[in-house]
Amino acid sequence: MFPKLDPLLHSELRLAVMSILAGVDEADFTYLKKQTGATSGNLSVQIDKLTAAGYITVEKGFKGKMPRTTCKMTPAGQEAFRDYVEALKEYLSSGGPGGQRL
Amino acid sequence: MFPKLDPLLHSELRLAVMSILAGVDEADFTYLKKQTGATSGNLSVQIDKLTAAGYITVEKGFKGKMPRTTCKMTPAGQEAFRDYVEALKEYLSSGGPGGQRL
DNA sequence: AAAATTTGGTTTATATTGTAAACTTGTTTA
DNA sequence: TAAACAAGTTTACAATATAAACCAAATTTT
Repeated sequence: MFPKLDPLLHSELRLAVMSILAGVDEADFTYLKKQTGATSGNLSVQIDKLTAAGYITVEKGFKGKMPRTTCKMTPAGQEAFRDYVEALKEYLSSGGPGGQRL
Repeated sequence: MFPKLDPLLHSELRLAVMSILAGVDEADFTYLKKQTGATSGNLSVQIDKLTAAGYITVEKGFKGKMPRTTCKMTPAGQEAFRDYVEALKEYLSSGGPGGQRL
C-alpha cells in the first residue's frame, strides 16, 4: 500500500536540488545555494550524496579565475525523481471521502 | 521559492499514518501497524510525536479484555497535512519544459 | 493448572542523517 | 599588503529514524 520512499530523495534539501535540476539542464553551486537558501556546507554534503548515488554529475571548472561547480541530473536521477513523485502520490492521495488530494 | 516542509510530516512513517488517518475518521494501533508495515516500536514512537504536536489524539481503551489504542486526526493535523501537501507541490512541480509533474 | 504463545504495546539503544560551524584556498578590493 | 570576499570542503554535533529488547496481560496448548 505505501511504497518505500527513496531516502536519498526524501530529504528537503536534496529534493529541492533535484527539483531545480529537473527543470534546467544544469546549474552551478552558487545558483543552487541561492535558490535553496542552504548553507554551503549542507549543500556540498548533499551534492556529494546525490553524486555518489549517480543521480547527478558534477563538473568542476573555472569561470574566469573563480572555481565553478556545475551540477547536472543523470538519466538515473531523472528516473529516480519520477519514481519518487509517483510513490509520494500514494501517500498523499489515500482513500476516504476526500479522494485524490493532488 | 521552496517553502519549508513541516519536519513532523516529512517522515515516511508519520506521513503514512497521517495519510491513513486523513481518510478514515479513526484507526487503531494494530490497523496502522498492518497498513504501514512498521514495527510496533517505531509506530509507537511516531504516534507519540504526532500526539505531542497536536496532530492526532490517542485514546486508550479496551476491546473486550484486550488493550486498544485508537488514533484520530485533529483539525490542526488536518491543516498541517493540507499545508504539507501544498508545500510539496512546490518542490515537485518546478519549472522547466516538463511543467507540472503532479 | 502450568507452560508456552500471542497480543498490544513501551523503553532503550544504536545507526543514520541533517545541519551548522569552522576551516581552506584562492581572488579581489581598499 | 592587509582586509574582505568567493567558493567550497571538512568536521563535529544534534536530531531522527529504526530496531531490538522488554513488559504485562490474555489466550492457547499440553
